[in-house]
Amino acid sequence: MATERKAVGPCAMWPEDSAFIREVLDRIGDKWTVLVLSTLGERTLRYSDLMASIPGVSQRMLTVTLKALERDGLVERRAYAEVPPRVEYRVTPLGRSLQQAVLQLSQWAVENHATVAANRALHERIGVGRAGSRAETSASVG
Amino acid sequence: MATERKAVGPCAMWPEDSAFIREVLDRIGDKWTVLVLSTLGERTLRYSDLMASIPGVSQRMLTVTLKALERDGLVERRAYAEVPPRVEYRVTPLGRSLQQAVLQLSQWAVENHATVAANRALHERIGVGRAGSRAETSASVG
DNA sequence: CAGGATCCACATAGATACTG
DNA sequence: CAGTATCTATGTGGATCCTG
Repeated sequence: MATERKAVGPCAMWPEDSAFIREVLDRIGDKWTVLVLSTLGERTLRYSDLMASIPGVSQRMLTVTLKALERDGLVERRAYAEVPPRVEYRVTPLGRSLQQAVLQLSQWAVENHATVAANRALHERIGVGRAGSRAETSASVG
Repeated sequence: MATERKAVGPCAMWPEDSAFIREVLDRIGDKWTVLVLSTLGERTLRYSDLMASIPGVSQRMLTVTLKALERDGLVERRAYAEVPPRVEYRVTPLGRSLQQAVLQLSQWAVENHATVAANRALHERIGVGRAGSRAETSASVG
């Protein structure tokens, strides 16, 4: 391992934790989980509040997302036996730690989305495969 | 952060950057992007190396993922006009910054996957809806 | 008010076969 | 070797209707 970096092992960043990160991405990679988490923030909101605060979400998707979050202990659901019913949701400490982790990604997004967009535009203009003399490489900004 | 805030606005963590984070999650939330990124690490690998290093990936999925990564300037593709053909891939500086951001999530995954699994098991054992006296709340470890 | 149930549409992924 | 093309399967999300 000392000389050159070949070896073609499974990973360079993590040894075998790839499965864990896949699980997390499967959980938060869906359309609404992060949005619900961020909308909740540190507040306590009702189901109808979330519906109103998250544009485009359907009842089904909000319910599904909340149940998944609750199941994993990321969000706490508190139902009051009143009439009309009242159900409040808030992010648990565990969920808040996830919010923090996601925040890194969010910061990357804010900082680099313009660059990504520029690269995408470049590739559309150039076309993906222009041959050069011997080795062909696509241009990119960044 | 000083007093209290309700207001039920769009977000508590980010004001209107939710769209950016959604875009990033759409990009890396798929099945192979992060795996390719992590497999590449800081190395330069050929297509066949990646195929061999990423268990379960199909040619199509690897190609699709690599083209998307290249398009966004996260991975650089270098093709040599030789016979037999040789194509090498490496993560760009921009891509490496994304790797760093993803690493936060990876660390969260490693640290908390057991807790999440425990919560999940709890909910299966308890069942999701046991009513208490007045307010019903699900148990969770965290 | 806060969901549960059902049906449907679409995007994504996988298998397979073929090619420059 | 390094892809492309095509087809199919499955999961994910959305709309709608119904209920405690």
